[in-house]
Amino acid sequence: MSSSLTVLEEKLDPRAKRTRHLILTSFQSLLTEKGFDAVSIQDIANHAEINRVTFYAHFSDKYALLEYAVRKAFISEIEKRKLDLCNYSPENLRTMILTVCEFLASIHTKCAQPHQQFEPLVEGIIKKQISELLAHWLIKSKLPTELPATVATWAIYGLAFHYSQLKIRPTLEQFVEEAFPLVAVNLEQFASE
Amino acid sequence: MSSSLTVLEEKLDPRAKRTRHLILTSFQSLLTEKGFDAVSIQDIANHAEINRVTFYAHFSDKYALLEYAVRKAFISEIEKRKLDLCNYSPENLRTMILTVCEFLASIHTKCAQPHQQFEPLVEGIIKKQISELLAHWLIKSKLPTELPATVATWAIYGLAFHYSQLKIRPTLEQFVEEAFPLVAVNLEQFASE
DNA sequence: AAATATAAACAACATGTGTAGTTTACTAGT
DNA sequence: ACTAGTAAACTACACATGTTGTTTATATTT
Repeated sequence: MSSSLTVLEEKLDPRAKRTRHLILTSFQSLLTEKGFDAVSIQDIANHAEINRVTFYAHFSDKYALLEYAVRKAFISEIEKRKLDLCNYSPENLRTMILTVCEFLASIHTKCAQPHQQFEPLVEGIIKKQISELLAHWLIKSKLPTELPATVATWAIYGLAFHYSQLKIRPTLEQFVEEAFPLVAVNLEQFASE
Repeated sequence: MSSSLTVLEEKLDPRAKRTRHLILTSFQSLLTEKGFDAVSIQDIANHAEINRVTFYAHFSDKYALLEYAVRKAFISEIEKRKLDLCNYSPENLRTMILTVCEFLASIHTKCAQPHQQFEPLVEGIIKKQISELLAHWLIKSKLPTELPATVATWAIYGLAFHYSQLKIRPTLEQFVEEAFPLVAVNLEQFASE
């Protein structure tokens, strides 16, 4: 968890950096405007003012671009709160739940038309990050962590997703207050280590 | 939950029934052989010995077919164990966890190459069924059920998915013994109603 | 500044998906 | 048995995706 920069960003020629940035910002703009499903590679290329084929020098497909964009954004949120530099505690768990809720609510707002294949992909990306973070938090534990961490990962994501889909939302703080015990219950043993 | 037959299957002309059946069995066969991503609509049509365009009279796309196939199979498993005809109890919860584990393990075995876009779709389909079943089980409860049911849905699916991905698997019974308390802990209050 | 390396543009092409209209074959009703 | 309705085959087409090879433009090295 020490370095969030990917291979994608190391020692890049300035042209490639520029192009990648154009692709990313165009994608984000079109996502907001049209929704994931309606955005084509040609749309992205037009908006970024690059040749369509150039897209494939950077990303294998639209899904790879989504993964990159979402991961980058989420890791940024994790790092902003220093969640990657701490251990398990109820307070850190609460912050993580809150972060995921905020993130998903923001995605829900920003994406014009949630589509069948968009949300599951976002889920996969975020759950992987949550899972790695929990594994990191619990690394020193002498107790078996695998199943509790698995359940916690899915529960956190499930709750946050539920929150993001609510038509009438309670305040985030209120929601997290109710959600927290449902997750924390399976992680209690790790708080007293 | 009383009727699992969909609109798709009511008052169908025999030709359409035949064609649908051909599509479904061809799909299942190709899924096993090539994996979801590698199967094209033309492949399915060839295997089923129908015209490719005819496919679209029945399913909007490959994903719609997957949803139909997986839902049908899963509902069949639920009905086999009469899980749709009971209420919440720890024993029924245990059976549900076991059923989902078995189902996902079988999918994992049957599908030649799990692909990025396949598993998330399966997940969406199965979670929806779990969620509806839990809602049905807890319908008479006077306590708030929404968040505990949400967490339980995701936890059940998460555990079953985890089990299906294990390279070295414990026995299913053993796994369910360990998994059960992690799910049941949030549903205890409903068992004593 | 010139030479070399590399990213991006360009052109051409193959493949799969999805739509629309017409004709043929099968089913249901009389 | 005949008629009307409907499912499937057929044809043609548009569109998006992804690959390949060549040329042009930009960045780095000498």
